[in-house]
Amino acid sequence: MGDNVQTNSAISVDCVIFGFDGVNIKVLLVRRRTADPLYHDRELKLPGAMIRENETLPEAAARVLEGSTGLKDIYLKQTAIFSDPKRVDESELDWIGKYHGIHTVRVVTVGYYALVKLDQGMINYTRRQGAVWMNVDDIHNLIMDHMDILSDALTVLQKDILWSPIAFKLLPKKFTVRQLQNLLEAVFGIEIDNRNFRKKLFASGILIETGEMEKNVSHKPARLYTVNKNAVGKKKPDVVKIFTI
Amino acid sequence: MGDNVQTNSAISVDCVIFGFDGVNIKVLLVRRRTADPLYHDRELKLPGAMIRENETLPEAAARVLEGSTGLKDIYLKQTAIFSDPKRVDESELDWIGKYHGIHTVRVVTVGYYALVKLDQGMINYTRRQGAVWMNVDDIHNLIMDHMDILSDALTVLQKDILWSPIAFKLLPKKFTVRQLQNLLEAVFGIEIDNRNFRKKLFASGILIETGEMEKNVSHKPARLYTVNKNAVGKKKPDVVKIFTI
DNA sequence: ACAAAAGTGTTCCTCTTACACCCATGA
DNA sequence: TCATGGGTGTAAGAGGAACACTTTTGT
Repeated sequence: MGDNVQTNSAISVDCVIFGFDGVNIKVLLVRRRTADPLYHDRELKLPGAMIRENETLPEAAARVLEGSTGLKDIYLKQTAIFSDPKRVDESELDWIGKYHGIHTVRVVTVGYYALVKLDQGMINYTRRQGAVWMNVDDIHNLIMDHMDILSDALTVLQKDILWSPIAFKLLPKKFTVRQLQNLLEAVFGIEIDNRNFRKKLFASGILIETGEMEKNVSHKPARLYTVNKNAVGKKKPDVVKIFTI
Repeated sequence: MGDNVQTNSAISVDCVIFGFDGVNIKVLLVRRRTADPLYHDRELKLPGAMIRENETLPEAAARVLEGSTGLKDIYLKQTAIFSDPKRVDESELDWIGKYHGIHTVRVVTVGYYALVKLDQGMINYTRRQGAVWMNVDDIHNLIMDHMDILSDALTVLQKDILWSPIAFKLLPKKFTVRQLQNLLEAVFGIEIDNRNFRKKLFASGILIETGEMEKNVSHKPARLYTVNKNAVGKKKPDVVKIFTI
């Protein structure tokens, strides 16, 4: 023992930032930046960063998130670690060496996912950063193993979303039942019976009527609701199902 | 960017190896070994190791598992990463420096859990290694943050065990319905109605009768079953519930 | 004979599912 | 007035929960 031990791993975090536009699940992607503008341009990736000294991984992920979206105190969940010694190939290490100024034979990355409210302010902010919100179904090519990190995050989101009240983090503060239904349909790629969904949803006590209605829609306006955080808190999170679909 | 980046993290894996003795869930613990026998003796920890160059994390975890139990090809699942820069304090780093011969300001560890069949051969093997199987409920003090790693692994096991057929990895090849029930009761700390449990279990088609019976028990001998791997494989794992309790 | 665990059915009730029409609004 | 999505109830079936006695073995 004591031999052969790896001590110069670099550790990074990569964030899968999910948003919901009312119909589709979107993911925030950035283009790889480089010191040499002729080198490796145009390639899409997940926002990420190397961890700093005296920084925990959640802190690093929060830093990435704030850099991409301007938001603090956002829900962030670790998904998995990607540790294949070959996950970053020679040319990638070369890029990392040039861009980050560090030399390492290996980069281990930790995946996180975040859920953000995709309002107009957010879209404007991220556009100014040069980042893009893409439909999750339309993303096919990302650098390195970022597709794996994305797929993994989506799988974890599917597991989580029925068991803790995180769905509401993707919706505006006041939302309609249909928005929530569309969200779950998008996450799982299924259709949900609207009448049965409403029945179970209202029975669960998780929604509070605001008394307000949608405005400027060319159909019967829907009621707006907020989350009843008490209803959720009293049941043990992650043990009791929040939604039944 | 490029500043302040941590490049000399050491990465380790720590394995929570679960076994089941028919009544209780057990975890394999080892004592901290040290170059200086007067220094830091007697302290219990999870089996773990630093990762080596050109080794993935799952490979490192498999190596730890083989070292502790002699087993290869065992189910291993990543739980979480523990990255607090302070998780390993000065005296711990000192010990790591002495024992592993490496110097680092930080050790990030990745938790894994494994499920093994706790037969007499296994107990003998681990005893020869100086390792101990403790009831999970009786474990209160482990070094560093190993209690956190253990708690986390148990939580993940609870989430997994109803949704994929991993429970059978803790049981002998041929087992009784009661053993399976005891296992689930132990994992969740609940009581299960035996008649209802049998009804659902047999309806699921997951068990195959071997035609054999228990022997040398001072009561009506129970039938022995094996797993019907086909019944499981056809449903999507992790999407369909394996057990309902 | 006795102790100890195996094995077995029924009833009640809750939850899930399938399904179709009228309503309120903006254009 | 038309197009669009909002909002509502019922009936049939499946699945979950509660519950007690007989059987088989070793001692």
